[in-house]
Amino acid sequence: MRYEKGHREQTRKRVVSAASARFRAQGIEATGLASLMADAGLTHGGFYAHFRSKDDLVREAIADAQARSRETWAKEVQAAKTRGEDGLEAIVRWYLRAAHRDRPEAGCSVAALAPEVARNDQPTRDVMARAADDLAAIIASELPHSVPEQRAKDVSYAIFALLIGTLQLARVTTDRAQSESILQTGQEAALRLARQWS
Amino acid sequence: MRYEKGHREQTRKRVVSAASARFRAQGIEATGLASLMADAGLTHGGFYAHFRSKDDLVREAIADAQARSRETWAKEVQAAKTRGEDGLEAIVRWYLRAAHRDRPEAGCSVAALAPEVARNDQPTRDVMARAADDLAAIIASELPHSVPEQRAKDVSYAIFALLIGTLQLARVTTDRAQSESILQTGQEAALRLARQWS
DNA sequence: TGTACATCAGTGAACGCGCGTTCACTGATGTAC
DNA sequence: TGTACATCAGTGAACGCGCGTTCACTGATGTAC
Repeated sequence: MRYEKGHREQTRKRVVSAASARFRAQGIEATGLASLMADAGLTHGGFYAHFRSKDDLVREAIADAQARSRETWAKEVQAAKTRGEDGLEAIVRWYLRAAHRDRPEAGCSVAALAPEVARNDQPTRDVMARAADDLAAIIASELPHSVPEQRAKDVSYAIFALLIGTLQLARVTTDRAQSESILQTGQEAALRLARQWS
Repeated sequence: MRYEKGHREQTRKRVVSAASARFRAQGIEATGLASLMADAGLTHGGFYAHFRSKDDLVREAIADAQARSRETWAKEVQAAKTRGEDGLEAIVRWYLRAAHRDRPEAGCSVAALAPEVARNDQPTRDVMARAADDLAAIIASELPHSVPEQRAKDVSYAIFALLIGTLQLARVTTDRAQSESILQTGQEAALRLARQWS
């Protein structure tokens, strides 16, 4: 082979990773394939050797961002429990912190892209719906065991909705102090919702 | 004059109105000026007789959608109180209903455009931040008077964040039953948040 | 061991298209004389 | 009352540009003989 084994797969991963960052940072529509491929150190022509269309990449990129989010959430929960702290509180504080607000390219793709993806076709929406379901499931698993399963699922969706809405409002506001305050109150509200509903 | 008095202003309003609907339905970046002007019954060339740039129109369109939202919210509160019902509950149920989920073009511009606007320049973000502040103020005014002013403002932002997050998740999900359930639980959560925090 | 050929990830020119923006022009009507 | 001119909202061709997608080609290396 002209390239070492696994080279192709490695390149593909690089493109997906670059795409998932750029989509979250600038939006899907606003990100051109040429600049995306340049991010991965390639020229735009090679794109179709890896993906069938931009839409195909969009789905992969959202799924990829989601996989990383899930890992991070799990790690945060794990770390909190090791310290003898509450898993849900760790998620909420981690999610609604200034660094997450300021670096959308490395953050939650649901918060960054939900309205744009909602306008997309069913397969793409399904990928994001699964991502949301996934993260909600982690929240649900951190609610007290006394909460019935279906109820926990519903509640976890409400908490997740609060998280993404809060992050978005914090990102829109140009007033720094107000933005901090939004994050702060969002954390409180999410935890209250979890505790009260349990 | 070649056109009756007020004709120009009327045309301008028609364009702003068409823009605010299209932006909410398809996103700002995805909406071209030519198709926008066609919506208003004009050709694209005339655009710059009314606006300095697309960005200029974007700000006007968001502000326009906001003004309508505020009116609608106020009307819903008014109607509820006439019926002897709770103003906040009326807002929450009105906001998180299926018709709002299904008609983004006539709905809340914050829920439809927050992430995209967050990537925009400061003046545009400020217009939307003011819109959010406006709607949060209506929520705050419907919280019990026992809540201190600053606290009411913070809480109202959390409730508004829950509303936009819930609407977005309900719009992403392709599973109809799940979408209804998300709206339902979102209503409950918003009301619990308001009651508990008061 | 040396040569001819096959492989295929990546290149870069080209496609038709729609974008935001500019601008010389139109044409209906009001005003001046 | 009739004619010449001014006004200006709206027209439509044109601009340079970047978009997603296609495709003939390159060139480094593995395989066959």
